[in-house]
Amino acid sequence: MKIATYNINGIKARLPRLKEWLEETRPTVACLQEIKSMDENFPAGEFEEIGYKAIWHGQKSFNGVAILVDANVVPDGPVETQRGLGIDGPKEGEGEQARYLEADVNGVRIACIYLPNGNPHPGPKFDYKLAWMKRLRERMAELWAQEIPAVVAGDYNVIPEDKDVWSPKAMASDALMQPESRDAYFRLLGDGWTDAVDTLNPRGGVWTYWDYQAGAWQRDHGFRIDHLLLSPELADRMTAVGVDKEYRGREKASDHTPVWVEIAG
DNA sequence: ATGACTAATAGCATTAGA
Repeated sequence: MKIATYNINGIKARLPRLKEWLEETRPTVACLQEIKSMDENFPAGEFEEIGYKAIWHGQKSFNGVAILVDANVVPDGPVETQRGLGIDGPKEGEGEQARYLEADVNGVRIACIYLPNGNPHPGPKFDYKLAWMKRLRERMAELWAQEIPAVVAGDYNVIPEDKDVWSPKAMASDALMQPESRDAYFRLLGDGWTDAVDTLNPRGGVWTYWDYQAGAWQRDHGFRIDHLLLSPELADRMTAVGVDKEYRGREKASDHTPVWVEIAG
């Protein structure tokens, strides 16, 4: 099975591009972030037409995650196991943001995450990012304890190492590569989770995001922040990874591009 | 250089993204 993650930056604005990608590459599972849509506006029918069943967790204007499953391969679609991590947003009284959705798909636990960006650093948004990462680690420990095949896929908003960014100097003050952000990410790897893309591309130089500004795409000024972390039960079955880079260059593209891992069996 | 783009919501700009 092929498991993909894609920060689409607005499901309404991206719908034609998104359907095009699904039909052309047919991922078994697609974890989407930044759908930026309320639940009642999620275009489930558009995906059913091309053979995908979906669950989604949206909110007004920002954030929002969804899991799509190829119904030709898995007729039941995604079976939801959890939504949210029980952590409130950084503003007083705003409640929880839509950043976490989890489901079972064909015997594999899929967690779709949209980790807080954390800019500006320092500040309450950065504190929120670190608190969210701490809570994520707790949830991943629960998944680990179940000893099930699991993948935690999404926009982590963390540049793990200097080899994962076009210019460490240009990004030095950004929340995405602060030592605290990186430490929190490497604690997950230290717990035993496998960074799929890094494992098969250890020399780095792989980007999943290019800013809209300053000709970043044309200059290949990108970085790697979209990750798939695999439990040992899945890491052993990993046969390939990829970045669908070409989609970043299309008309009305997201600023992220899809990333995927192929699992045997 | 704190800007350059893009999306969403409500403006006739602002917030957020990364």
